[in-house]
Amino acid sequence: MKKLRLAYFGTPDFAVPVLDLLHSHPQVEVALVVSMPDRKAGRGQKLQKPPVAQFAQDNKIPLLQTPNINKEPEFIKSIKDNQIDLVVVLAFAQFLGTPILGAPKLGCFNIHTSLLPSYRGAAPIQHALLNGDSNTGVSIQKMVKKMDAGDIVLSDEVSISDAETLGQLYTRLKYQAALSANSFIEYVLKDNLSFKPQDETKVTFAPTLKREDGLLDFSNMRTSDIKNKVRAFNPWPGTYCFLGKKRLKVFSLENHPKQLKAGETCIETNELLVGCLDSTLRLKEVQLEGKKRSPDIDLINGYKNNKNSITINSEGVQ
RNA sequence: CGCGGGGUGGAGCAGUCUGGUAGCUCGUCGGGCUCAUAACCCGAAGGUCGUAGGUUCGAAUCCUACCUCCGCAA
Repeated sequence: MKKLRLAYFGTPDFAVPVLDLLHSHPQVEVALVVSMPDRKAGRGQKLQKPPVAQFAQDNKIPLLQTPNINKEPEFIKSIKDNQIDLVVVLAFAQFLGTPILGAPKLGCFNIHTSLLPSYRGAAPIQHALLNGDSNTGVSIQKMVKKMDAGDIVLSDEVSISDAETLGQLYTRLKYQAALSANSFIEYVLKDNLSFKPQDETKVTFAPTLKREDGLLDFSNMRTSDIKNKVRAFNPWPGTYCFLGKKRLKVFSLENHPKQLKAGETCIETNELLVGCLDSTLRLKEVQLEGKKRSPDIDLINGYKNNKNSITINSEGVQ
């Protein structure tokens, strides 16, 4: 039986398990991998290769790294010439134009981490958590020019637990994506794909989150919103407020019965409490700029007799 | 060579500018008080002040190099 020839477009670690599965699938040949260019990253600005590109290199799969796939006409032509059956896209971070969408025989398919038509866009997992949803999923859609708007060929649901953080859900979906991709390949091999149009009346969007979006404004937010934000931003990009002028990252919270005004800070029995719009939260695990991540009691201990100077705010002022 | 902040008893910090053998909060251990306690009181143990070298009569403190942790930025 002839192998399915496909090209894989992806960039971060999230996209590696699916590539791994496809690469080791007996009836699939990953003929090409496309990824973003190496870029300077991390403290010290060292050049780093995207995980997907690294995988391709390690497994000797032909690799193209480009900042804009649409400006690679020769590559698009080679997809046709090399008789690529389909293109699979996951977390590629680039928009695909019409020429490339029509290049492979069966089309381009995108693995998206939400139950489409909900949360089209770059940050579906984060937004599901931000909204306190109890479930999400993995969808595979046949790509069209409009972002994440193609017909759905597969949709697997995943539940979200109450306290689950982005990091935990991200990891679960990373492997669910590989399972879903496996099902998808079975359908393709049996020529048994069904295409279900998206209900345009139910579309919602999940725009990219910026680092500044992680700001916790206790004076103007409800405890449930704060808690959802903290788990949606943990571990990246992280939520923060300020202790005086210094940035204070917040990793976990819990409700506290004490009554405080919105935005008011209080140290009580070695707990760091902050009032929100509707009730009070304890900042259970925090990290002060330049310091290690620690429980609130450790932060308080460091201020010894000067506990009154611990004032949380959202603007970086004294 | 992207910018910046740290490394001091088990934990978190002060002391560094203006060198003179180390202090605070918490924890641990012992004792006391209490019906009782995560509360309170008394006492104790525990530190080559990240590493190496230099300056000095004398370095946690000044100088140099290195290791290491972290915030910003991408």
